[in-house]
Amino acid sequence: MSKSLDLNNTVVPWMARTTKLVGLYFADILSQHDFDLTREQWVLLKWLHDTDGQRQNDLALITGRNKASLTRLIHNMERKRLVERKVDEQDKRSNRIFLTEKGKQIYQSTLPVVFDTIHQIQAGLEATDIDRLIQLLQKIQTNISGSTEKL
Amino acid sequence: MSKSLDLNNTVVPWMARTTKLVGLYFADILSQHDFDLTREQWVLLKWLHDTDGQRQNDLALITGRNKASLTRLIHNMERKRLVERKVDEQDKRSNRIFLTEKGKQIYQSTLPVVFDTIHQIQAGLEATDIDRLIQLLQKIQTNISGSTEKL
DNA sequence: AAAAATTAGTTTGCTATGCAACTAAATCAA
DNA sequence: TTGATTTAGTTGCATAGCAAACTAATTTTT
Repeated sequence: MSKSLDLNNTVVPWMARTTKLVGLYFADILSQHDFDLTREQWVLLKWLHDTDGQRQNDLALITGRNKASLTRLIHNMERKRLVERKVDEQDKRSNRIFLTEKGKQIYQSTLPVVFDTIHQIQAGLEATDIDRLIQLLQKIQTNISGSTEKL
Repeated sequence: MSKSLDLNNTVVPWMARTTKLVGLYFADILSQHDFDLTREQWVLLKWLHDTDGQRQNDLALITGRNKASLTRLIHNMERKRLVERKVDEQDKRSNRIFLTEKGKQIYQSTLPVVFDTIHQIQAGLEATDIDRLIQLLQKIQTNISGSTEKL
């Protein structure tokens, strides 16, 4: 049974390729509009816009990356004056991460472009298609979380 | 209209996160089974297994990566004696990439684990769900290709 | 209160990725 | 046939990723 599985008709490679294409496309859009931002930096801007002042560790968790990666991402964004680290006075091991004014402005200025891009990407998909797609992706995520027993 | 779009209920972040989780899970599986392979290396092994002896440039295209990335990926895999470069005598600018015996063996030995993993990931999804999911992903891909006009 | 264990963040080492500039080979033009 | 252009692959530079080792602060034990 396993031996007859055609890996190419499996969800994983399609997801991987689509995600990659979307990522390249988005990076392209950002640079075409002269936003000096990587995709990852944009995503972090968005998280901070939604929930500012998070601890670095929690940010790593919710953004789904290793804390070492986040250290450098924040470092690079701090150099660009997009975000600020502030030591938490309650627990001096923690940093709280905040958007700067510049960060807020830049994030806002990307939004029209981002909305357009999302619409382009989802063009021709009905709302029900999108819901279904998200459901299936969620199912896959729980399948994995179940296997890794991390949750 | 754009202003009311909730980015979090959009396909992109779900795809991105799911792909990331799948990637981490797969990397984990590989290392748990003591395969000295990165995900990317495994994927390239698979491509070569399916179509051995490709030119580097074509491999870059079909695997969806930059030719510089491929240069280095192949370099690392050559160090591990998984693949071999052979200059194409017809066109000495080109390298043909081949699996070594070791590469073939290792690829074969990963298959049972890979099949299992795929089954785990897709557990609870009907064949029709999987087809639907792939269709939607394809639609997204063509949306992007249409926008970039690269095809 | 002092010692041990845990937690937050950083640093180091390695892989992978993309872009841009470059070299060498092949093809096209004059 | 030689000069210009295109093509294949490599190299340099920068970002990002993870894991493991490490530092400093906090909490738990004893």
